[in-house]
Amino acid sequence: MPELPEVETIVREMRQAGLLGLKIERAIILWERSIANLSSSDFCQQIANQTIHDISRRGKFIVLSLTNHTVLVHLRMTGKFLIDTEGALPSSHERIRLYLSDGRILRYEDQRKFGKWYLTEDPQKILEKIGIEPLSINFTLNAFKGVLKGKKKQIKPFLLDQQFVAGIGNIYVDEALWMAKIHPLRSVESLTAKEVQSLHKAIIFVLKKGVDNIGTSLGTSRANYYSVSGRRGSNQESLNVFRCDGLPCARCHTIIEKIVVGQRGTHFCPKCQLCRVYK
DNA sequence: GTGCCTGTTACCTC
DNA sequence: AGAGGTAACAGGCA
Repeated sequence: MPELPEVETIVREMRQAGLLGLKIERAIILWERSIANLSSSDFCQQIANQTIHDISRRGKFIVLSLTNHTVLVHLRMTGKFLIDTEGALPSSHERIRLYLSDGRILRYEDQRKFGKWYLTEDPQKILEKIGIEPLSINFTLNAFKGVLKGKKKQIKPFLLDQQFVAGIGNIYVDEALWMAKIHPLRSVESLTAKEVQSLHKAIIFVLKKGVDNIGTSLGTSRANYYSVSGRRGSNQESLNVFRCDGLPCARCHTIIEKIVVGQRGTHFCPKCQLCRVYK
């Protein structure tokens, strides 16, 4: 679930909730391995009494800038944040809880336990490996061409690789490839200049639409909710291919197919995204 | 109950 | 460099 639009929504909601300027009075850890780079006792000791000076996003990382340190949170599959009142009992999948100076708590839940927190004085060491931000002004067509240059991977696994373009996950990659009419198995080097241009535009379009729609909330179980305020996004209502296999393509009415690419479920229109030459 | 699927990524081998 | 497998987990679903 949490790809760029969902993480962006979470960051915005945390700011709107008034977390900036609050002090983290103490932390409790309910699942040790949610902390990637420190022991729980070191984490709790170092985070205590630090003020939250900024909340931002880099790729799929949530960045909490504190007095001396930075917290980087990667939600992976099922991580989520909720704000509650002090005294609320730990919920079943709660892994980390921060007690804030205004009496509220920031609770971090993660059903599948894949999410990771990093508390560090040198966030660049982790963030510098991440590729270009697709919704920044730096993501020009020329910049995208530069990132693609010399690459021979299949386009879908390429776009999912965070070191090239940041923040794209399985949902938005399928949507962008559908919009640009590019088959997911095509190699990067096989793309024509026109296709690269369409893809560049499509990436920006689908991610912006995702942000505007407050993200994509699939399914109905609690594992799917993500928003800090408990709100669901609505982008799932305007997906064109992701989990649309068996349904007619919105453009040409051909039945959408599902295949596996790089071990990921992949949805595409066999007519719009037709290709005979992959390489 | 059984087996397969899932929004992510790190790490391994070929 | 690229491709493919596995692993970390829990739960939904047929």
